Order: sequence, then structure tokens, then C-alpha cells
Amino acid sequence: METGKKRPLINELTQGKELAYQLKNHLDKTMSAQTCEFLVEKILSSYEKALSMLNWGSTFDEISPRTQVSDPADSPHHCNKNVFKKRKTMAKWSEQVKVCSGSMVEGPLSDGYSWRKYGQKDILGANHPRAYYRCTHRNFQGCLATKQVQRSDEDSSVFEVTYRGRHTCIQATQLSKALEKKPKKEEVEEEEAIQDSKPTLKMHCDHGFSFKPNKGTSTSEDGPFPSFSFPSTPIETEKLENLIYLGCDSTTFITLDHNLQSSDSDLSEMMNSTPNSGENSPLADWDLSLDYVDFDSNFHFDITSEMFS
DNA sequence: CCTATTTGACCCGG
DNA sequence: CCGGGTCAAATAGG
Repeated sequence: METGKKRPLINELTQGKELAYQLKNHLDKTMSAQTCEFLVEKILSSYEKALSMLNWGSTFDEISPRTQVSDPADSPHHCNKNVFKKRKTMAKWSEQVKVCSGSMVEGPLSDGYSWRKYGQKDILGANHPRAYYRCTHRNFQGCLATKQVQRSDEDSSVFEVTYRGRHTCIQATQLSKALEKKPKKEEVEEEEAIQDSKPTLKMHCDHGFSFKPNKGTSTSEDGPFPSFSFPSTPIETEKLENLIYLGCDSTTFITLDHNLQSSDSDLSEMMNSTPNSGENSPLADWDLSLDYVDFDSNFHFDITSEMFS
């Protein structure tokens, strides 16, 4: 990114940040909208990150998704196992992380997200291998964020961390954080939200698909199946693209019912539970469904038998 | 048992 | 062909 564009960008982000703060103050006084507050928190965090990235002199490069799609009428998307074209269109930035010399805490400190290692490679000319991580919530929330971590050659206390793709997931820490702020009264006005006594998490993205995990407190497998579904009518490429890139990050609408304790372990629990009925969870294919959605217009959807193999 | 990590194989773009 | 990135089976660890 040229330095000429840097200043306006910083100004813009700063302004947006201030506006978000103002909005937050208003929300504090009004009502039980923890959901809105949660959103604002995310917005702020997003701005903070962007600014820190820019000021830190780290590289940041994101190709506008606008330029990637020329044929929005292109209909359905298919999950093909060997298609990774879209990776090129994902945001990518990197930063150096130094680990405290005193502490022997191996590896770069947590950046607030939970990652799962999926590979390690010896890199040509590098003394230390490069580790590959992806978001732990990839399977459950379709979060495509990944990062690479490589120890610096000269200074072994420095790690080069390269991020790819923004998080579209809801981290457990964010959930608990949002819950902490919830006032303890307000039983009255939530009547309509109380439909059953089970903790539920409803997540809704405003571009047409929804992800609605629903888990009972008991281990009974007869509870409602979690469901993730795209709209029944094919969604245009453009919309999907906006969904992913503007992202659940900023457009996700969260409804937290009372007594929420949902965590990823809960999610994994319900997703991995193999019902005795022999029926697999409908979420089994969800990873593929989102994971391999291809936004490149050159890619042609083809329905083959491998879709539901 | 389950989930996370390790690690060689595999894929793919340059 | 080579090397970076990913997959997935084996393994570790709770």
C-alpha cells in the first residue's frame, strides 16, 4: 500500500472509530440490546486492529471482492474438494510478534483467536519451519481465517505472523464477554424471547443465510437439530460475496437468549453426536458447503455425485 | 472415547 | 520440476 493512501485511510478509520464510540454510548443508556452492543464491540475491535496494523508498519493487502465477480447471475455454488482459487482474494497481512525474553512461553502469544494447527513446512532458506494454522471454528462456523507463523532467522524471539482472511466466527471469548455485560435484571421485557428454557444461540446474517445452533441442556439427542441453511432460492454470487467479505463480522446479528452457555464444545458436541437413529447431523456437510464456495466467476458449478457422497 | 497435533503425502502454481 | 500450502492418517494427550 502506497503511503499516499495511508493517511486518508487512517483518517477514515479514526473517524469511524469515533462514531462507533458515540453509538456505543447511546446504546449503553437505552435498552437490553446486548446484541447491538456486541456488534459495536466488534466494530470497534475491527477498527482497532486496522489502525494498529497500519501504524505498526505491517503489510496489509486486500483485493477488493468487487473486482472478482463479473457474473452475479451465475447460479449455484458447488463444493469441490480441490478448488482453492478464492484464497487469492482473501485479505492478507502480517506482523512481527516478539515473545518476552524472560518468560519461556513458547510460541507467539495468543492473539485472541483460537487456532488449530494443520501443517508445518520447512521453508527453503529458513532456519525454522513455518507453521500453518486455521481458525478452530472453521468447521462449525465456516470461518476461513488462517495464519502462518514462522520464527525469524536472525532473532529467534521474533515471530512473523501472516494472517489470511478475516474471522467470520464468533469466538467463545467474545460470547462470554458479551454476556458479562448483560444486566442481571430485565426479566420482564424478554418474555417473547423465552420460548423454552434451554440455552440457545441464534445467529443471523442479514444476507440471507442463517446459522442456528440449538442445543438442549440435557444430553438427549432428540432435541432439535442444529441447522445451517442457505436460502432455498439460489443466492447471487454478489450477495454471497458481500456476506463473506463485509462479513458476518460486521453484519452478523446475534441474539443471546437467557442462560446462554453455548460454547464451541457445545457446538462440537452436537455436531459430532452421532444420533442413535443412524441419521447423520445435517451439519456434516456444512464445512464443505462453505469452505469451498468459490467466488471466482471463472469457476463453473457442476452438480456431481460427489456432492453428497 | 474424544479432540488436537504431528508428519509424510499430495496438490498446484510458478 | 520444485517448493509452498494443504490433506489426512497416525499419533499424542485429555
